[in-house]
Amino acid sequence: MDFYLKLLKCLGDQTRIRILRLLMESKLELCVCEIVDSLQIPFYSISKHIKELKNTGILSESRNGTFIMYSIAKDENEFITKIIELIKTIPDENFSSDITLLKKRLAIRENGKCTIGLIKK
Amino acid sequence: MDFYLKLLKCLGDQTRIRILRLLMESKLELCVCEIVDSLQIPFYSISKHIKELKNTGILSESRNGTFIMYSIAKDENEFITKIIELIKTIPDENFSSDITLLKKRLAIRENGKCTIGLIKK
DNA sequence: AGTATATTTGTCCATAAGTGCAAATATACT
DNA sequence: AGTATATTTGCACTTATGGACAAATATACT
Repeated sequence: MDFYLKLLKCLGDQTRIRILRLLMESKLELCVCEIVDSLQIPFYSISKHIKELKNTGILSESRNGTFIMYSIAKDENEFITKIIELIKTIPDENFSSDITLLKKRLAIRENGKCTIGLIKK
Repeated sequence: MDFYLKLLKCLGDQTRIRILRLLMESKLELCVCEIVDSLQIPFYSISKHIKELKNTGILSESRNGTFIMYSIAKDENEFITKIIELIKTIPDENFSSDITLLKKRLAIRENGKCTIGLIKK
């Protein structure tokens, strides 16, 4: 039950849902600073939430220099697949600001890669 | 986002998952004492968890004398439907004891109705 | 080696959430 | 009205969780 419960507990936080949904919508690997700028939440907070998500197996990680890129794990099991489906049914309007900021942020990429950290303020 | 988040938070507790799964498996309305005897968890604790579940709209309630019967709400919306699907994918083995005790407890019903309170101890 | 940047982690604090017990409520029955 | 039973609720206690800040780590570059 541990695996299932840890995952379900992870879903009970708005920031983590926003992170998951952002990764789902973008369909790209995103680095922490891109997520921070999209969600407008402190980097250390994003980092900790990502850590928890990662611990459940729902996220994949890869490194690009100092940038660590996260995405939804592709080798999902059935439970994780259904969680993704579940999160998809939350209406877009709850994430429209996040998506807008993500698009702005992604426009800064060079050759499809993140090359700059936080642009906030 | 409130509706979705409240529901997701509700899923992050083992007792609540067990209650939901028990109601899903039984396909019957169950009274609190039947749930208590199946899960072997104090009645006041079950009652409080049911209250939270009820607050999200995932449970229906009806009264039969002093017994209050709970079931999964049938007029589910898409989100709730997907939650049910999600919980179904958790392997049976995690709930086998609950189901066994429920069957024993349901055998005591008379004319399909609960007529006795807690039989524990 | 030293600096810069992206990210993680440790600690402290406030608040949320679950548990246990006792008391309160609601209904039925005599 | 008084009793019995099923369920809820209020309160005190403990533990889990998220937020803020500082410090630590990891990588790249010169």
